[in-house]
Amino acid sequence: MRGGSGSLRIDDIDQQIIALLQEDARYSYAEIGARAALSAPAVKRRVDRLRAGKVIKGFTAIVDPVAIGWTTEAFVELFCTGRTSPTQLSAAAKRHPAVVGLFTVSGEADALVHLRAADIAGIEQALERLRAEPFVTSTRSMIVLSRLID
Amino acid sequence: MRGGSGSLRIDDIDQQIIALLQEDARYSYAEIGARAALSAPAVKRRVDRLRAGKVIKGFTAIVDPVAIGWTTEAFVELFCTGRTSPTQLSAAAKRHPAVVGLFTVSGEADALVHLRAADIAGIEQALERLRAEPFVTSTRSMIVLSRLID
DNA sequence: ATTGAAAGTAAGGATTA
DNA sequence: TAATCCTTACTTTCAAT
Repeated sequence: MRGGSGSLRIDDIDQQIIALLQEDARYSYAEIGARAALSAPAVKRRVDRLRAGKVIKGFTAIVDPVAIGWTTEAFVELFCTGRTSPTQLSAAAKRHPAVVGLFTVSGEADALVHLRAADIAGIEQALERLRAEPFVTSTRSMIVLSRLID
Repeated sequence: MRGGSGSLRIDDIDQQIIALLQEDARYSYAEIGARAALSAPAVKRRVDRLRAGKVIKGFTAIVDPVAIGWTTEAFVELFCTGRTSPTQLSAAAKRHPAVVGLFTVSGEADALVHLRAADIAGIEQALERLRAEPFVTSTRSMIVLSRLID
């Protein structure tokens, strides 16, 4: 696991810092320190270490997709030809901007794709392109009617 | 649409600010302003407005789940009794900490649940609890073998 | 002319490094 | 501890009435 995130020792204080940053990534180091009983510089050192160790991959804004025009999503089960590698899958997925999630799975299907688009037409287009991939033998789609939790 | 995010007008500069904050939620207002051709206070005002309008729901750290001990996930298709309301579904889901995503869907299943746990045992336990819900008639599980994109 | 929305400037107090 | 950043109040600009 060289260079990976598994090589880092994470203690309770790290856990606490991570939890706070997940709650609000814009908390100041001083504020985090106040809750974790640490000085601001000490918090920064730990956060830097967690980022360097890829435990924290970054910080992002949680945006309402509907508000910026991405109103439609779907989950698509992918059935693939005999030997389709994960590498092959993710390379294909990265060519399609509508793909926001991709997982290989156990069960009937080989992979599960999470799609997001401006409208049904966008989902349809992405689906057509996915089905055109040489390794895809068939698909089964679930259009998301409402997002209850995410 | 009172109070909702749909009532807010979002122009190109807002889009740019949102994109930058999605890229790194800890960019300073000054840095965002430099790229969006705005002063720092002007950026702050727009961000405050976007947050108040729920377009930006918050800021969070992107954490490697494996690094903090959440190594296993699954997607579970839920088949429910005749009239199961979304409200009922999400109320039930909130009782189960392993549920990280929940969607009502079109297709064979009524809902799709995204589970995350420390190990297979945790997934199994969450699944048992879900199946014990009175409105659940049956389930179909996909264990995630590898997360390629998310 | 006047109002309202939105941007810039400047200053202090807090945070970062 | 020095430099940077956040925040607030005040001023300016511009468009619409």
